[in-house]
This record gives sequence, C-alpha cells and structure tokens, in this order.
Amino acid sequence: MRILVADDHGIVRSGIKLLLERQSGLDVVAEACDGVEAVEQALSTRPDLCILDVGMPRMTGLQAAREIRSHLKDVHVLMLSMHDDEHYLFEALKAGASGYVLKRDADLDLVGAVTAVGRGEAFLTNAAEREIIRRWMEDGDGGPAVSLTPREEEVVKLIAEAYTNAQIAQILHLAEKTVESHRANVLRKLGMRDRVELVRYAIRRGLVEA
Amino acid sequence: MRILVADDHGIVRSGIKLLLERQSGLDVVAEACDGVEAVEQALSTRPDLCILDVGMPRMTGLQAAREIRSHLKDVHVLMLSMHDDEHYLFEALKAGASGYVLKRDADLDLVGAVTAVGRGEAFLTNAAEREIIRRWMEDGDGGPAVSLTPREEEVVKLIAEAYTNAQIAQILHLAEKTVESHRANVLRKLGMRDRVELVRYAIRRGLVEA
DNA sequence: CCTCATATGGGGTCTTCGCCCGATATCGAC
DNA sequence: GTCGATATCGGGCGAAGACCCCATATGAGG
Repeated sequence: MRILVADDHGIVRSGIKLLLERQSGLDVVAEACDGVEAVEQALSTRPDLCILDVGMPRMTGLQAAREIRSHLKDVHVLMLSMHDDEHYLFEALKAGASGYVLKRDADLDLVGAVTAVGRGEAFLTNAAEREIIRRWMEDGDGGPAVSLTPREEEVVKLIAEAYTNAQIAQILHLAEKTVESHRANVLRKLGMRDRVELVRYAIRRGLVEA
Repeated sequence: MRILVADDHGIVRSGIKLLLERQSGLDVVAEACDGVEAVEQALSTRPDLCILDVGMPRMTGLQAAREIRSHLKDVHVLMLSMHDDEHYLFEALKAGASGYVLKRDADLDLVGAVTAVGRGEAFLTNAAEREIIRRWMEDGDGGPAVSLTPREEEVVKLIAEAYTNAQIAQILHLAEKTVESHRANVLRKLGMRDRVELVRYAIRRGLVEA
C-alpha cells in the first residue's frame, strides 16, 4: 500500500514511517508538514492512503481531507488527533475520513488502523467512539458538537470568568436556582463534572480568554 | 547511553525510540506517559539521559525535570516541545535541562541533540535561541512576577486539570489539608479568589492546555 | 537566628453539585 | 389542533467539596 503521511511534527512523521515500514506491503511514498503540502503531494503521488494530522498549520487535516477526497474519490483517509475530543471525530468523518486514531494510542493502533482502512473498513480508536458514531448516525441531524443554548452559553461564559452562581444570577437577573439549572444542564450535555472543566471548555470554545 | 523517554503520545514515544535505536550506543531503557511516571522511572532505572515532553498530564516535563535533577544530579535532561514558544525554553533551562528541541524539528535534530547532551554540551534547536539565551543571562533580573514554589505549581496544575483537593492529595501523597494550604497560599500570592481563576492562570502559564 | 518552603492539623462557613420536583412558552411534527 | 421536545424559569434538600482563619512543626539555607 502506498501511503502519504502529513504531520507538522517531524518526530511524528518519522515515528509513523518507521512504525509502518516494519510491516511489509506498507510504503510511505510521501510526507507533508502541513495541509497544503499534503494536498499537493496527494495529487501528484496518488497514494492509496493518506494519514493526516488534524492540527496542522496553513490548512488543517480536516480541510485537506475534504480537498483530497473531492479530487481523488478512491483515496482513503486516516485522521490522527492529539485530542481526546470527539468533536474532531465527527468533523473527520464528515470530511471523508475512514479512520480516526488518537496519537496517544497511535503506537498500538496505527498498523491495525492502516490495514483496516486499506481493506475498506472503518477504524475508530475504541468501542466507545463506535457507539457515539452509531448514535450520531441514527440521529442523522448532523449535530456532532453538542450545542448550548444562548442562555447556557452566557452562563458558561460567566462561570469561566470566575463569577459565583449568585453573582451570575444578579448579572442575568435570574434566581440563583435557575443559574444552577443551566449549569447542571450544560455539565450533563458535555459530560463534565465541575466548573473547572467548564473553564477549559469555555477557553477552547473562545467564549473567554485565558 | 541509557535513555528514558517521556511523552503522553504513544506515537511520539515510538518514533523517538525507533529513531534513537537505529544508532548504536543509544538504548531506550524506560518509557513514561506522564511526569509522575517519568520521575518514578528515572529514580528506579537511573538513565543517563531523560527526554521529556514539556506538556504532559499530571506533571509537566518542567516539573519532572526539576524533580529528577534534584534527586539525580548527574542525569541530563533533554526537553521536547510542541510549541515554538521560547517561554518554555527559559523554564526548561531553569528546570535543569541541557537541551531543548522542538518536535517540529525533532527528526532532524534529535540524534544530534542526544549525542551533544551526552557529551555534556548544551543543545538548543537553533542559533537564534542561543542568542535569546545570552540576552536572558545578561538581564538576570530573575523573577519578574510572583513565583510559585515547585510544590505550589504542582498543585495548581492538578487543580486546573479538574482534580479535587482529595484527589490531588492522593496523587501527591499529601494530606488534603496540605493541598488546601498550598492552594490558599497560591491564591493569596496571585491575588485570586478561587480555582476557576487558577485554571486560567495555569493555562496562561502553560502548566496545562485548554 | 530567622526565614521560607513544606507539611499538617482544628474549627467553621459558604458554594457547588446531584437529584428530586414543578411551571410556562415556543416550535415543529403528526 | 394536539403532542412531544426543548428552552427558560423556579424550588427544596442533602452531601460533598471548596474556602477561610487559626496554629504547629520540621528542615534547609542565608
């Protein structure tokens, strides 16, 4: 199988390359250190499989996947992610990826994922994610990212700005209980446990700055 | 040379390992996927060199470097960073690292860095950084803002990772009361009021990621 | 010696969180 | 039009966690 590897970290490219080339039948025929290069390389070398990092400069792996798949229908894409975040999982599948592997687990999963995707199967990092996928497919609404209501976002933002529930209630002219309700709903939606996790979520989402 | 590799991404560990072991005389004798494990492994296996990622869960590479260097004076530390950020460079050197390599360049630089550090030389990713270093050494003004003790930093990091005081106490083998003390001291030093503010501080300082 | 980092307590209050419950209002689907 | 889902709003209660002010003790280092 002829493979393209794209990641902005040289060490990761080398690691993947060495890992794959220990298997016979797997050949890394092109490397790229960002999405733009990945697309160029893919069009010129016509690999069977593209392994793309989600987070690359200039053009992300997601954008690159869309671009590549739109030109080369028979190319498989395996997405690599640093994040445990399933957000990118959905994005990756929408972008046409057949597989999704976390870098954390990549040393164990990668060869399996590559051969699975090579056989035309889908590969996801673990069973839990398959489950998420299944539910997502059933819904079909295409809402991968849990969406918060405007009110909920307001509350999250204020929480991340270190206001107490009481202060938030004052600011938004609500009962403290209502604020607690919104917070509880958000925690449930996002599968989080406390305000600390919410802060990091809010920063990630750009609701507040660090 | 006996080497310890610590990084939370399996693929990076594998890459480094494969890369180094192509050279004769370089042996990866231990791996760790976070700072706590790195310290434990370092103390038990006594490697000649520790290659530490700056951004790891539970305990960062910086904290681990301090910890390791305080116990094992003759161990060299080579710091790996994802960020182009020179902020961590200074922190790394203060923590006792002899070398600093960006993951982006790691496939090219790593072996050179390892042998350089093994010879007792310092290795920095590029000349520009040497220059920065020189100026930094000249300035020597030391602490610009409030500085936290190593212990306090550990606690802050864990708080920002959404651990409860009780969990932090377990992880660091302390009484919950002690954790509370450290947290309270940090809050006083920084003029903050609760953990939510600490999270943003920790993210700003690069102790954790959002 | 005195300071500072570290570690540990006792006492207490306040906030947060989980889980139960209810009420409107809107909106899209049947 | 009716039904169900969802958003918004409100409440009580209890447990757990976070936070505050106090004090103590050891050990390293200037």
